[in-house]
Order: sequence, then structure tokens, then C-alpha cells
Amino acid sequence: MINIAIFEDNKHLRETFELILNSTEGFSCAGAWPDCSELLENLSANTCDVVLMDIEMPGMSGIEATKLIKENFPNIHILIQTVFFEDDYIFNAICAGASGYILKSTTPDGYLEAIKDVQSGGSPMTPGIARKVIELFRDNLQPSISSNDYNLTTQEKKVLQLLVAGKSYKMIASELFVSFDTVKSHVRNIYAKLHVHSGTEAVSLAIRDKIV
Amino acid sequence: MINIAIFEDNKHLRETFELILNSTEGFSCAGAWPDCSELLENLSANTCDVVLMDIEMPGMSGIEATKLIKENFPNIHILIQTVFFEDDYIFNAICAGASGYILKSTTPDGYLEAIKDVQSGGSPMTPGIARKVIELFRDNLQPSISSNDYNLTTQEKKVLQLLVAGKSYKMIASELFVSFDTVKSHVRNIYAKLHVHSGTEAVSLAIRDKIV
DNA sequence: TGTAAATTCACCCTTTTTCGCTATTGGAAT
DNA sequence: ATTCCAATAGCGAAAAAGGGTGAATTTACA
Repeated sequence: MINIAIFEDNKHLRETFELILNSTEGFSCAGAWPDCSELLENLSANTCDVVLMDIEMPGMSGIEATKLIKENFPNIHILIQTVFFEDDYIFNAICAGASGYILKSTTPDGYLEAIKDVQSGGSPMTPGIARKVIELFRDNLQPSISSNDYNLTTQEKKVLQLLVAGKSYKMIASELFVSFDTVKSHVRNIYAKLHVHSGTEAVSLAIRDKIV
Repeated sequence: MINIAIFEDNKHLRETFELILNSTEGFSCAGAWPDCSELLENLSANTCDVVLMDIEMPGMSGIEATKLIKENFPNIHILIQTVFFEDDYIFNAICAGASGYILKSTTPDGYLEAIKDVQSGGSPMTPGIARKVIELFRDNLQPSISSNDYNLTTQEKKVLQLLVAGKSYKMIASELFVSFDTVKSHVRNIYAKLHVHSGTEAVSLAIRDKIV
């Protein structure tokens, strides 16, 4: 039996969900509220496994609520449901700790399926949402794809790596078995290729632009 | 009509897929191969909309193949299918440009549904896979969540930010309207709190541990 | 095989950074 | 009222980094 709490400001939807859950084998509605004004109190008084959370609600948004729930009840799975398809919503919902993200156009059976999925450790997502997540993932995690490597040579890359690791010229020299002046030479060339003038700038660029 | 190319080393599976596709309204198999030895030639000679790609194949892996296809035929949607649930596979597949990722335990109808989804711009994923993606997303993109801020004061954070931006002490002093010696003081305190001994180390740590 | 690129190294000199010690001021907490 | 601390600032010395110039040696590749 999965206990579900509902936060949804639309009265009709909220009551429909409640009815469906309570009349379906294996599901039970632990409570249904139109907003998050007494979020934590409600959840303390009504234990549940899954929260079905609308994003757009008067007062606290579903995303803030998600964050709050995760901080206080880390074991509750949160399933976001919304009509919105915005990158920012999806991004923030995931960062806030949501486990699933479905559109309201989902069928009742789809809802039940999604609830079962989150409960069993999955992350149901409308395929369109999943596509957005993947794109966000690629964009944010790998800005590298199109980014140049500034034509650094292998040795220069090694030096830059060690620089990023916080090593001094002296240490780099001994790690690469070359002289101190050679390291300086490489560093000079790296700075020229990266168009920077200090180690901190180079490290910053190196990390942000993937290079290392 | 969706044209699908299949890369799958298991003969039985490959022929079953082909049969299903060709006998289902709206689907057509553009070709089926057991490996990627002549990947680009095959795809050039047999235009398709979607590629159903196995990861584990003799010779080139499905992930390398995905990368190659995306470089040469960016409009083809690639649907990865595998028995593996590994983080690395998922991560690499996404980075290589896969649009969807389903497990082989998916039903035939699930396959057809997934193919339709990728073709229409979605990213079908088994909920368990989606969960992994979300976790990878959170872990990689936001290592911030649990990371401490090393008890830096507001002014110290500002200094660190400017340091990350590659500014010299002199520039930081003028930007913050304080004296050169004050900047030196702050830097000293920052290093102590971060347990580092150079600007590059501090910048590296600051970026990787979110701080800035 | 010959040329370009990469790697190596050596001086010299300037600027910046790092670190130690000290000290005052003003606000917040006890 | 006193203590704590952030923020400010100064001095000085040693270490490190940055920048110019030049050059030898090795590697890559056309």
C-alpha cells in the first residue's frame, strides 16, 4: 500500500486524485491540500511515501516545498506534476530533490504508474521532460563538447593540470622531471595560448572550459 | 512511417526486432547489422530516422558508434538499449548524444512506444535509468548541496571571487575600495580557512567545491 | 630527409604573492 | 561592560611567479 499526499490548488483535480487513489487497490491518499501553508505540520501528522506536488500554487511554490520536504523528510519521494515545460522549472525541481516529473496531460493510469515507479526507486518522466533533462545535462555538465583545447601540447596540458592541482613551479618541475626554467617556459606558453596573465586566471579558465 | 536501423549482435533479437518493425503499421526496418564495422557506409546507403543501438557489441561499442553517428548524421535519433544499468554507460551514452535509453527488459510495445517517442523529440527512459540520470545530474552539477563554505566571511568571499576571476591583489583592492594590505590580510585568512597555500589551489578548491 | 613544432634549459630582472607580526575600529553577543 | 570577531591597515622579508631573450635537442610528419 502506497500512501500519497497531494498538494494541488485546483479543487477539482485535487478531489479527483484523492478519489482515484482511494478507490484503487494498493493506493491510499494520506491527505490533500490546496497549498503549502502548513506543509511540515501536515506531513508530520499524515505519514506518506509519496508526495504528488503541483508547482504552481498560491504562496509557497512546489519547488520550494520540495526542498523543504527533502530537508525534513528525506525518505519521501516527490513526484512533480505540472503543465509547464520550462527548463528552469525542471532544473530547479531536480535540484530541489524531486524524484519524478510528469505533465498534467498524463492519463490517470499514467499517474498511478508514475507513483508506483517513484515508490520503487525510479524516476518517471514524460519523454519530453526527459529530453529536456538530458539537454540540460549535456549543456551544463559538458560545455566541453564544442570548446577548444587552445592547442595546448601534451606537456603543456600536464603542467596546466598540476597548476590546477595547486602545485608550485618547483613541485611541477620535480614531478615532471624537468628543470624549473622549463616549467616557467611551459607556463609562459600556456598563458599566451589561453590569453591569461596569472595562474589563478589559467586555473579558472581550465576548470570552467573543461580543459582539465 | 518511421525508418529504423538496428545494431544488435544477438542474431535472435536482431531478427525479432526486424520482424516486429516490418510487420507493424508506421514502422519500417531500414537495416539490421550485428556490429558497427561499416557503420557510416550502412547508414549512408540506408537512410533512417532512428537507430536502435545495443551497447555491447564486438568491435566498436554502441557508445562510440553513437558519437560517430551524431557527428555525421546529427538528425538521426539514437535509442540505446542495453541490459546494463551502469552509471558510466548511461553517462557516456548521454554525452555521446543518445536520445533515449531503455533496458532490454522492455516489452515489444514499449520498444515501439520508445521509438515513437524519440522520433517525436522525446527521450524515453526506463524510470530506473531516469533516476540514475537525475542522480548523476545532481551529483555532477550541484556538488554544492552538502558542501561547506569553510566559514568564509562576506568580505573573504568577495576576495575569493575576484581571485577566481584572475584579479591581482592590487585590482582586488581597488575594486573593493580597500587597501592593498587589507587584501593581503583577507587572502591570508582565506588560505588558512581553506587549508591551502597558493592562489591556484584556492581557486581550484573554490570552483570545485562550489564556493564561488 | 628536411622543416616545423615541441621540449628542454639558462640567464636576467621585475612584480606579485605569501607569510609573520602587530594594531585599531566598530558591531554583536554574553 | 567586556569579550569576540570581522574588517581594516601597516611593515618587512622571503619565496614564488611573471616576462624577455636566446638557444639546443628531440620529435613529428610531410
